[in-house]
Amino acid sequence: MQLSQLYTKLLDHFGKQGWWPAETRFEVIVGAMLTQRTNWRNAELAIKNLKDANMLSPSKIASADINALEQLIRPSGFYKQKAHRLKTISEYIINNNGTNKLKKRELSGLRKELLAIKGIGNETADSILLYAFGKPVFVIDAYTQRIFKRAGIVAEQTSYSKLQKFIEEKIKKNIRFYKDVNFYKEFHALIVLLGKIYCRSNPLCETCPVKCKFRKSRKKSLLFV
DNA sequence: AACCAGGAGAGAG
DNA sequence: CTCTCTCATGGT
Repeated sequence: MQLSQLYTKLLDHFGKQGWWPAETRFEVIVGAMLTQRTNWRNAELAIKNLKDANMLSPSKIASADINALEQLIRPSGFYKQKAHRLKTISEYIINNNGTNKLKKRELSGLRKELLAIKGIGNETADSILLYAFGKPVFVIDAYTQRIFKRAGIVAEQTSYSKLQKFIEEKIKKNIRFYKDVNFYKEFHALIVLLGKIYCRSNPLCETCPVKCKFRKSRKKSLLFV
């Protein structure tokens, strides 16, 4: 299956997602951090607590009492590390004169700086770049790896950066609107949606709208294929 | 490279 | 109610 076919199929089936309805860039960044190794529902609970406590700004978090911050974000799990990481990121944003200034920065330099922050790995960095700063990057996650492999877009799973490079090259060659950030946003959102609904168990896999070549697989669990 | 860092929710009993 | 399973990334 071609990359563009997959996108078309997903878009036809699910429609536009309009992902990450956050009120501010900072909220997107906080969400990206808090959803690490936790489902979005729990991350949302933590964000709501921060909002209700009027704490959802870099300066508030940077100056917050660490124990209070921990309690607010507790629903997202790993709250001690995450509280510390939120402070680190908030300080980084403050030192760089805010998220609007950061948005103006060039992609690869900004990406390197984000990755240098403890608590930001590839996926979180790219989620922030795409959804908070509107940079055209293709976010890779576990669903992406799995779906692309099953759809035959890639042969085997590789490292994050190799797969990303491969996909981004393909996009530039084959997708007409590759400069449109919304394409990257929508594609990733659609992949996650598909993964959540259809790629978790065998019965569901068989009813998947993307009729990939592993559709009729008889394995007990396809979760880690 | 294998392992560890919680908490929430759902399902079984 | 308690036990067990699922969810899902980054640092070491």
